[in-house]
Amino acid sequence: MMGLPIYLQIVEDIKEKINSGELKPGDPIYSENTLCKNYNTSRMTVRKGLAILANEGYIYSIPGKGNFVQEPDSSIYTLYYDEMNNLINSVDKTKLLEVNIIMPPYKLIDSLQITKNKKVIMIRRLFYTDEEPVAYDVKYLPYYKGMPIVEKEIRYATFPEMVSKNTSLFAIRKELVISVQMPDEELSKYLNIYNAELPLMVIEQKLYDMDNKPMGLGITYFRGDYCKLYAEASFFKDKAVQENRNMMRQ
Amino acid sequence: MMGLPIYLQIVEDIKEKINSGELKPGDPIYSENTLCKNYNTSRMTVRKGLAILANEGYIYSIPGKGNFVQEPDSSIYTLYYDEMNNLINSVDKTKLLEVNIIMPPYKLIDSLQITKNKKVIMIRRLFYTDEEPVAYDVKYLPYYKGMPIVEKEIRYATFPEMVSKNTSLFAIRKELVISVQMPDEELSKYLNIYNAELPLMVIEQKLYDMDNKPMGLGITYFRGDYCKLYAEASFFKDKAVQENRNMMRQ
DNA sequence: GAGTGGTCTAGACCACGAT
DNA sequence: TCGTGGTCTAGACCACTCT
Repeated sequence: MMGLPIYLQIVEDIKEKINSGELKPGDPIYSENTLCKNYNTSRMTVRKGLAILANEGYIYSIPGKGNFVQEPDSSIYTLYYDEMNNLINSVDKTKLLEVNIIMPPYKLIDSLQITKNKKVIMIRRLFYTDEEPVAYDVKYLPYYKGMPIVEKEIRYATFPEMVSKNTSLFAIRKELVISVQMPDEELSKYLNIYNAELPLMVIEQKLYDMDNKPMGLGITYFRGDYCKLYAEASFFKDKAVQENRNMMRQ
Repeated sequence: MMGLPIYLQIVEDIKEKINSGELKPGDPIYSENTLCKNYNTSRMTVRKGLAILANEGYIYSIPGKGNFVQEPDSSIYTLYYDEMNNLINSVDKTKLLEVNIIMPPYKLIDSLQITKNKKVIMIRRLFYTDEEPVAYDVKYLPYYKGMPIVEKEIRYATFPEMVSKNTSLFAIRKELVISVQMPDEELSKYLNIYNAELPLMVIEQKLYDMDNKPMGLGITYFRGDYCKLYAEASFFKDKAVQENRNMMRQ
């Protein structure tokens, strides 16, 4: 464990104290000047370590007072979601049911924040795995010049990809709402559901631009037996140390 | 916009270039020395800005080569999940159905990585909202000394809280698997489901300690009409700038 | 006034990549 | 060899909190 840069030693030592419970949420950390003396190093180096701890959610600082152990937020997870791939399934084929420019129905005017005369692109697709339909997918995008209405551009595109023809992916905010419902007649038909006992995982996706104006609404209805989502949370990934180890291994 | 520290000006300027599409994934950033000259500042200040950009996923650096615009990972979201609260519902009462120390059934031996003689605490609860049952919840924890088997400690505790009696919350890794299913007879009874058309949102929660040893398995079966999950993703939260504005406002 | 964190400087040495 | 990023120093000034 020697050979670690000083700032990472500080990170590790303080993490160890927090993980072991020696330091509890709300407790003060040694002051920066004290840490300088303890590690016989300069303040910038100490601060680099503390910045990492703050960034990973371990500590926070109050100017004029000190650094303190953060209360961990146990309700935040990292969710991995890709329309075409989930824990138990990968879409290997899609079928374009419809691409149309429509006048927005009442519901859309509201959720896309547009006027009733603004044209909207509607895209309806079916996703397949091994020739089985696994999801039904509808997307609505306010129509702007240069929008993709070319079939081959749309066919295999995920929602962010469709929108990013015009906008940098960095400039998009995305929202997901995950719910459960039973298929109606139409969905049952599309998804080959003859058995009334098969529920759907419904994922609503909304994209916004940097000014928080809606750029698109998508709803994907997955057959329940083809959709499992995965999320995780952990404080002790030790990204910095991990990377350092990787670098030193080479 | 003046009054921003130099390192945040650098962050903002480069973000603007990336968000607008002027800089695309893979493109090199000005070298650190060039930025020093451009902003008439020292290298540590430039590097502080670049560190923020790297941390927020905008750029990455290759030692000896330079800093480059990162390809954004569009399949990562932040999910907010708390057993007792979701988008459309808050649990206001719980009922303890059973707390027992059991010998693990076959399935648990595997997923908790224990021997068949290791005792396991089983906790079964019902969650209520407005006197209506909204979720059925089972948890399994390998039994160690000091484990909570006192009713009042368990009653309103979320899963991480149960485990954190012994361990710092920081030292826990959590995994969620979200799926959909129909209720069986037992679940229908517990959740007052007389209508066969009501599916369940099933959330499996697994906790691990720092050595990746399982510390607990929990499964929560939500009535579909009482559970919606929310997740979001955005690059341009501008946490640092936001905080700076807040500080300057005061 | 003493201590704290926030910002910043003007250097330094290193390992690495390109040439 | 020269430019790059990674680490680090020994100071500085500021605004803030505490007493």
